[in-house]
Amino acid sequence: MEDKKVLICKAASAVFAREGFHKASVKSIAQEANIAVGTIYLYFKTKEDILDYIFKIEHEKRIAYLRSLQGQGMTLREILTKFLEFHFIELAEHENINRVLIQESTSPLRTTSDSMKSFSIELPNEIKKMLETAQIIGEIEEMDCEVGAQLIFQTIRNSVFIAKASNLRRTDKQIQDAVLGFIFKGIGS
Amino acid sequence: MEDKKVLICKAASAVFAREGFHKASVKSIAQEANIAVGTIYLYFKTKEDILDYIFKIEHEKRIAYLRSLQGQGMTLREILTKFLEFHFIELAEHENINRVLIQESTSPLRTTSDSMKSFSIELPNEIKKMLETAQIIGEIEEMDCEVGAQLIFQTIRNSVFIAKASNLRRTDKQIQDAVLGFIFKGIGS
Amino acid sequence: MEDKKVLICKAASAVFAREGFHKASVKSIAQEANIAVGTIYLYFKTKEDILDYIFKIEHEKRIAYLRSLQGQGMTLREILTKFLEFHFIELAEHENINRVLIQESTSPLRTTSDSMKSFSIELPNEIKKMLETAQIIGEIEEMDCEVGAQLIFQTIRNSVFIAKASNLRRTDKQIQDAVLGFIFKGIGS
Amino acid sequence: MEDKKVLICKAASAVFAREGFHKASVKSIAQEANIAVGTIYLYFKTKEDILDYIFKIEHEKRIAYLRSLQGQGMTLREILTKFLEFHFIELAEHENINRVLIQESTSPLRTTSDSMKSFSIELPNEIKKMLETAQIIGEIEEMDCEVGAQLIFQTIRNSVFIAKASNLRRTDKQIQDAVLGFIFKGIGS
DNA sequence: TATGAATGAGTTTTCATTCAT
DNA sequence: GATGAATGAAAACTCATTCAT
Repeated sequence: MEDKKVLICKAASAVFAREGFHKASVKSIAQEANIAVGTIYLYFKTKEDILDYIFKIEHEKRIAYLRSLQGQGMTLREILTKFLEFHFIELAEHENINRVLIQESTSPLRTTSDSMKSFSIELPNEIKKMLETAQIIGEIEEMDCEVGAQLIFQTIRNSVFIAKASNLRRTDKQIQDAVLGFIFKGIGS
Repeated sequence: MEDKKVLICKAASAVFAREGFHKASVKSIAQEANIAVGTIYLYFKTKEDILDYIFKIEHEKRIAYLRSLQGQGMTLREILTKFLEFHFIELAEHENINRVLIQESTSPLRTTSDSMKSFSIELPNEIKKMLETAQIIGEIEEMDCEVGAQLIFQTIRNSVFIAKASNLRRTDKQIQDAVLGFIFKGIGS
Repeated sequence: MEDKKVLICKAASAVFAREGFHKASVKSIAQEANIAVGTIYLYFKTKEDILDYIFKIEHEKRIAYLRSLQGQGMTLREILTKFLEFHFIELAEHENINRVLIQESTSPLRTTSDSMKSFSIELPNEIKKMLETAQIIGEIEEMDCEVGAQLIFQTIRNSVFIAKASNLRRTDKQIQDAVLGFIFKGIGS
Repeated sequence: MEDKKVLICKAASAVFAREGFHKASVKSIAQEANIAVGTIYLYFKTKEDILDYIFKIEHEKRIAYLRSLQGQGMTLREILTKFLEFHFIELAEHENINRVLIQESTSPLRTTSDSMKSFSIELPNEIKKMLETAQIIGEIEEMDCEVGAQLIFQTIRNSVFIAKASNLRRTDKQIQDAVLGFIFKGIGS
C-alpha cells in the first residue's frame, strides 16, 4: 500500500524537521508513525532512502507545477509570483516537509542522492529556461541566465528562513512581496 | 601552541567539507591532521566545539572586516562590493572552511551553538544597519531593511554554490559581478 | 522477556566478581552472556544500572526475608541464625552476585546509587529495630543499637571473606557457628 | 628524593579518597601535588603502584606498631585497645589514606597487588598469633583463632564506616568503646 | 505484511603512559 | 630530575538494519 509509504514520509518529515536528519533515529520515525521499525524497512531500503523519496516527491510536485504554469502564456513575473505563492502554501500545509527540504538540501555537491541532486539542479534549470525565454521577448534585461536562475532558486528556497529569522513578525504576504520585489528588480523586470 | 588548534581546524574543515559535519568522524579529522585522536581533545572539548570554533573565528573575521569598511565613508555599493570580494578571496584561500560555513549554517533555528547563531544573526544585523543608513541618505530606495539584509546575506552566502553549480565555468569575477548586479538592482541601488 | 534481564545479571555478576565493577567491560559481560553488547542496552540504560539492579533485587530479597522472620515470634538469636543461614545458602547459590554485593558496597558514602544506599542503610536499620526490641524484652544487654546493628551487618556481610580467606578449609556450618558465636557474645545474648 | 614520593602519596590519597581509585586520574593527582604528570612516573611505574605503595607503607606501619606492642607483656585486651586507638588516631591524622585503605581493600581475592594482599593477610595473621597466645594463657575462651582473627580484623577495619554511617553523631571514643566492647565480648574476653 | 528483539560495527571520548625537551 | 604535549588503545554507548516469528 502506498498509504504506508505516505504515512512513513509524513512521520519522517516531522521527525527530521524536529531533530534534523542525522540526529533522527529510525525508531523515532516508527514511533511517530505508530508502526514497528521493521515495517519501515518493507517500504524503504535505508534511512537515507526516506529522505530521498521525500525529495523526489516534492521535487516532482514543484516541477509539475512550474511546467503547468509555463503552458499558459503567462509572463515570467506572473509565473514566479504564482510559484512563490505555491511555495508558501506548501510551506504552510506541509511545514515539516519543507523544513526538511531546506535543511537537508544544502550541499548539492556532496549528496549521493539522485533526488536531492535533481531537486537543486532540475528546478534551477527550469527557471533558467524561463529566463532565457523572457530575455528573448524582452521581459527582462540582458543577463547570465544560468547564474540568474540559481540566484532566483536560492532566494526562493531561503525565503523560509527570512520568515523565521525576522524579529518583527511579518505576514507571509509581506515576506512574499519583499522577496518577489527583490527578485524582479534583481533581474530587471 | 595555537598552531595545533589551527592545524586541527584546517583538517576538520577539510573533512567537514568533504563528508559533512555529522558523517565526519573525529578519527578521520585526526588522520587528516596526522595527529592522534587524543590530541584533538587537548584543544577541543567536543567535536561540536571544533565546528563552533571555526564559526567563531570566521564570524569574527567577517564582522571585523565589515566594520572596518564602515568607518571609511564608503557607499553601500562600495562596501558590499568590497565585502563580496573579501568573501571570494577567503573562499579561495580557505575553501574548505567556507564550504563548512555554508553547509552547516543553514538552519540557524535549530542549532545550539552560540557561534553559529552569531554568524547568521549578527552579520545580517550589521547589513541591516548599513541598509538603514543608506536608505536615509537616499542611496537605496524605500524598503524593509531587515528582510533586505537577510536577502543580501543569503545571496552572498550562497554565491559559493552558484560558482560550483554552474555548468559553464565562469571566473570568480564574473560570478561576483552577477551577484552584485542582482543585489544592487534588487535593493534599487 | 525478563529472562534476558536475569541472564544479563548473572553474566554481569560473574564478570563483576571476577574483575571488579570498574575493570569489567560491557563487552565482556556481553560475551559472558553470549549476547551482543547492544542487547544489554535494551534492558539497562547504563553499566551502573546493571549493578544497581543487582543490588535492588538482592536487597529486596534480604529485606523481605528478614521481615518475614520478624512476624513469627522468634528470638533475635533465632532470627539472626536463620538470616545467616539464608545468607550462606544465597552465597552458595549465587556466589557471584554475593561477591559483587560485598565488593562493591564497601563505601556507602561515595556511591550515587540509591539501591546501593538502600542496601547498606535499610538492612542495618532493620537490624537496629530488632535490637531495640530485643533490648526491651531483655534478650540482649544494654547497648547502642545503631552501632550494634552496623557491627552485626558488617560482620555478616564480611563473613564471605572469612570463608575464603581461611587457609584451612572449613565447612560453611563451622564458619556460620563461629560468626554467630562472635555476634551473640558480642551483643551479650 | 623520597620527599617527592611522600608528596605524591599524600596527593594520591586525597584524590583516591575523594573520587575512588578507578575514577581518579593521574593528572588530577599531579595537580593535587602541584607537579607534572611525568614526574609521578619517575617515582611510580603505574597508577596501581601508587595505591600499592600506600598500602605497603600503611601496612608496615601497623604491623610494626602491633609487633612493638607484643613485646611489652600486655594482655590481648590492652593490645587491641591500643591498636584501635592507634587506628583512630591514624584515621584522624591521615584521613584520606585510611579511607583509601578501606575503600580499595575489599577484595583480597581479586587483587594482583602483593601489598594489598599482605595488608589483608599478614595483619589478620598477626592477630591470630596473639589470639592463640591469649588462648593458651586463658585470657580468652576456646575458639577458632583464624576465624576469630578475621572477625576482629574486619571489625576494626570497618569501624570507620560505623563512625560515618551512624545518624547520631558520636565521638570517636564512643565508637571505639562500642567496637572494643563488641570484640571483647565476642571473643569471650 | 507486520513486528520488535537482537545485532555489532562504529561513534565519541577518556586517560594511563611515554618521551623529546 | 622535571615537564606536559602527544599518544592510541580501550571504554561506554548508539542505532541502522536484519530476521525469526
